[in-house]
Amino acid sequence: MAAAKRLTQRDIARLAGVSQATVSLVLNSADGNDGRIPAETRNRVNKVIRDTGYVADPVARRMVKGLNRILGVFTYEPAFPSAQADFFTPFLLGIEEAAQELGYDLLLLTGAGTRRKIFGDNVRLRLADGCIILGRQFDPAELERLVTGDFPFVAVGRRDDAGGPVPYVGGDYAPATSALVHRARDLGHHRIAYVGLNQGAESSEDRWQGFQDAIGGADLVTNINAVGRPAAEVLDILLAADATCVFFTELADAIAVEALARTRGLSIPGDLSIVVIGNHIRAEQATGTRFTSFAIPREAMARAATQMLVRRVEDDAPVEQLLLPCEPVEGETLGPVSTQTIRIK
Amino acid sequence: MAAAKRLTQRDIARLAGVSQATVSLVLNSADGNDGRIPAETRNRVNKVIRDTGYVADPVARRMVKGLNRILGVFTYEPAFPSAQADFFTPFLLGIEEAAQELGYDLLLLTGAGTRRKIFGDNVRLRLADGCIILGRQFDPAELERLVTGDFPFVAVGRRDDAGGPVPYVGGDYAPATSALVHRARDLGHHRIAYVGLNQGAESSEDRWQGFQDAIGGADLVTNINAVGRPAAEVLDILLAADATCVFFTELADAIAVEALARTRGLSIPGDLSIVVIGNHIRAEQATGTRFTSFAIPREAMARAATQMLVRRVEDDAPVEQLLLPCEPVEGETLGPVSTQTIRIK
DNA sequence: CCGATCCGCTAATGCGTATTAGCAGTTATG
DNA sequence: CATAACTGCTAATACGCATTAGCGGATCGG
Repeated sequence: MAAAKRLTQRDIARLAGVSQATVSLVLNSADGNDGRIPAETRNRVNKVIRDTGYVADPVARRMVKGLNRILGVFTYEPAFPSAQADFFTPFLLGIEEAAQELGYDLLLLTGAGTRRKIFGDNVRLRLADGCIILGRQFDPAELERLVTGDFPFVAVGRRDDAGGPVPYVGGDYAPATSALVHRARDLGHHRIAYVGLNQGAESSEDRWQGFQDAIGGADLVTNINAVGRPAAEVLDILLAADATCVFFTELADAIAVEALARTRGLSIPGDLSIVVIGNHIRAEQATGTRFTSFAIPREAMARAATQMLVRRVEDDAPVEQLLLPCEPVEGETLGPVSTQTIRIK
Repeated sequence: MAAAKRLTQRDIARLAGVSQATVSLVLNSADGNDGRIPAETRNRVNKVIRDTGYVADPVARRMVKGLNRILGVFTYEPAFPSAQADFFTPFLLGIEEAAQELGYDLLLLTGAGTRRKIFGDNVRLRLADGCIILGRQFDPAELERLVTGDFPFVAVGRRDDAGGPVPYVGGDYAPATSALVHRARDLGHHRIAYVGLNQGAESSEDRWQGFQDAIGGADLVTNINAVGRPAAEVLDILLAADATCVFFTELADAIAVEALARTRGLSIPGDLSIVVIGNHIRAEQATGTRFTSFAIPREAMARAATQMLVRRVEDDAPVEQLLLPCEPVEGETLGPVSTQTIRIK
């Protein structure tokens, strides 16, 4: 089993009694279109190929052709480790589906060690014809380099310009958030709180923007600009502010606060309405509570991004930017303001 | 943006006033080990490289080196689609972790259309240095071709010989199953049922083998050699056979039967003990019941398989076959035989 | 019967890199 | 002072394939 040397076209040629060029021609002229190679020879060569199980080395092929039918997938955070699994899985699902339909394979870039950078010493990325970039936070410098470079890529998630427009497919968070705010106001909520970052990642800014667009300034009673804070702290602040409805950007925060609120005897949404701005589908299943929210079409985003990337790779299509609508999720945590709510501070 | 021609070493060489070979030497001689290139020249070349942002084309690199630091991952079933996601995710997680540690990227083969075959017209697989094969069912012919071929691969899950020993990393289901049977017998169970396939895939056979090894022939009261049968049918058969304990190979079947049994007023494990032979970790979280079972170390299997594959790729290591132990999971569905059980048929 | 055309195939070349042999100039060695 | 050894670099080559130019023979047209 000592690494039997790989078969090459030269080997096939020798076995079939022809030249390497002929083998290549047989392989590449779609079944008699040229007519240059007569059926007899073609069959002889094909037989040898079948018998030996020869396949052309895609690397050498790529050397001369330029394309590989491989799409790179770069994630700033490791793709699978459990903490992130739920976040990335739907994206990968969509990418895989679309790639399969389009006849592409996927090159998953694992990132060298801890520091995940696209431009490292080993830019193995270039083996792919183009790449999809996933991740909440992008290194702006790298993004700019990508934008100004000639390597086709598409980001999943909206991105601000970085030395030029960034091709992306994102979720349209702002109007989806606005819709939820309107819904809350229609239900009588006038003391609304916001818990989550409102700057940094584009996705955070979009949510915040949509929130601001829809809410009257007087209605925002408190704004906890953080994620992952202890539920007790958050809940205390909300109660102190007399909020009747709270918007969370992070599902995890919402879950924690909701659980705590219930143990304290508050009813949801009777005493406090909760809205989550964007959901993880999986998480919904795990917890008992179905939060009022909007659905982020992760799979569709990934599919669209993949298709967009292929357009860029194959047709050198211009930069596109696409935001997919996020459908509202009814849920059971947003209700009308209770008029007889009595709170004991 | 009309595909600006890529920089090559020749371009760098011209800019730095040296030859292409010198550029390559600067890039590949680990920082002055050779001493052949003086610092002055080295710096000049490096400056040009930095200024231009040049990176070596990995394809050309691979042409000459032979290795790619890419591992293929072939799944007979599509890897991500939701039905399979829970099955494949832990494997992918482990593979990704190990690959990252070892400095390899992952090539996910999407398989052409519905028929997933390793040897198709387009065996882009060869781009990888080796590959990992996932899936419950293998095409024996393809497996044999892999075994007799020269392309390094490792299967996840034990495989019978196919024209030679198959390198694999599997879960050691037989002894783990035996242990559970012994545990059931120690608790007084002498009327045990088995629900699940006992042939076909190796994993099924191993479970069945372990079951048979540990059980006295007289104790197996019924054997439903099927999966996915309606819970009512299965439960009726179990009750008719007076089983006090039932082993399921499929968690889904166990869940269905357990739920039905409870609605019929049976207590688990009071009236009927349930054992699941091998668990999906995720599924455990989703359902309320924690089944007595053993843990399949999917992630560890995938890691080990990846490491084994790299050994084969880099050191041309001989075929190894490795079975990882499956730790028992206590759960709450296996209890002592109730002596006062009264059953009304 | 000779030039033109076509057929079936092959030699040669290039893709971008790594690597080896080796050249010219300099320094050390006997 | 001649030879050897070393230094700093370059020309040449190979990797496996796709592609082009073109060669020898056969067929055709006139």
